Amino acid sequence: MATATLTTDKRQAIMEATLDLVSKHGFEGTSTALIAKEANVGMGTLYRYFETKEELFKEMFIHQREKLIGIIISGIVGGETTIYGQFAAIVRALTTYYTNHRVEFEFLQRYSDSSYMKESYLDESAIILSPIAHILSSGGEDFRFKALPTHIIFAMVYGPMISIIQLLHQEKVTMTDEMLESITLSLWNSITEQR
Amino acid sequence: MATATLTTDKRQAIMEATLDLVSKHGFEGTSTALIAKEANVGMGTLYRYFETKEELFKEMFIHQREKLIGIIISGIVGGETTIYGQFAAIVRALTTYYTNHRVEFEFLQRYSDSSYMKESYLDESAIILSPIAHILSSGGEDFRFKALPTHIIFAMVYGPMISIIQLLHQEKVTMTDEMLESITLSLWNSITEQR
DNA sequence: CTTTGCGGAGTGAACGCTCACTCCGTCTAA
DNA sequence: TTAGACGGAGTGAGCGTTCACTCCGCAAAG
Repeated sequence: MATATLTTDKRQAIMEATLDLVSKHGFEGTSTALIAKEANVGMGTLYRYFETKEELFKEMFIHQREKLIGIIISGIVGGETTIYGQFAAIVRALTTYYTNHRVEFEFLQRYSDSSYMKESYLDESAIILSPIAHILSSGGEDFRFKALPTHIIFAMVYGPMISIIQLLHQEKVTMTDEMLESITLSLWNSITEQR
Repeated sequence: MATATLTTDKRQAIMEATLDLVSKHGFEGTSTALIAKEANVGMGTLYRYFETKEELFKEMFIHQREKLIGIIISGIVGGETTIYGQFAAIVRALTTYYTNHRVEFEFLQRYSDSSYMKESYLDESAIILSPIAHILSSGGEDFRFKALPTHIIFAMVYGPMISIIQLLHQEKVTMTDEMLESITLSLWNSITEQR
């Protein structure tokens, strides 16, 4: 029997339960007792792995944000050779991932808009922007990026994506390949101009 | 001495305190005791005007959303004669208003992503969409709207605006007239195509 | 004009409850 | 045997909400 990572198992069980419950009941409705119960773990164990409830949420947030950044980077270093190809790959990957991982998406959104989010240690956009900034600096082929601050360029892609993923979760719309292609092109056109 | 609206004063003081405190400390960090204190009102008075804390938040939300819809409608029925003119007026009005009314903006955002938000009685987009849908249905001049669901069209304008207003609040960027014009045109181009 | 009675807005200490967090006994593996 | 992982009842603080009471302006009575 594999006992090597028993310690990690409990920790992971707690994190999985947290993700699930926060998505369902929000931060307010999720008590530590409930998390412990859902994770089949005692209260004491929870506080063995996480100093406070807030710390647990913070670690979850950082973990989820790293996944997000990983997806963006995968899109960049994937097979695509053109900048637009990489851009489309990122849009597609994020849409697919967060459509199928609603709890992860909702956790990120909830945390970002909650009072837990301290501006000091979490310069969200700066961290996510670093791979993006790399793209923006690379010389284009037959286009150039609009003369707008990097933050704005990012917001003009990330903003609509968040809204659209929320629509998908609410089942207000269903996404087809053609729609996604059309949206991707629209977003691309909104941040670039033809040379 | 004007004593006509004394009753409303207390109610308004409570709502103003709520807006302020929720923006500062979030829903979780805002206790009814704190609200009452900030509004210079007894605990009992709060419960004379609002059935529960949740009800107070809900009324605040509905009130703020009505303001939002009012701004959109003002943009439509304002002096602008072209569809693009109306579109630009709405974008400008919303940006200006929420840049200068951070607490209102943050309250709306927080509430929308919180567990207070019941999908049942608050079909947010449906209500906000009604004035927008009117624009979309009107025949264009030298353009037509992209063949995408109304919800998506809306999300592609509203999404980036939210993100950009957040950037302005965080003082990551400062908005100039030229930037706003450029952004407005970009958003317009992302939802329309030339005929 | 003055006194008395009354309705209801306003109050805040008190209540019951839930919460995050602690502490110590138990169990397990070496 | 023993160290430390683990469980969960216990704890006190803080929460939303209540309710018995005060206070004030006005109207009717004298």
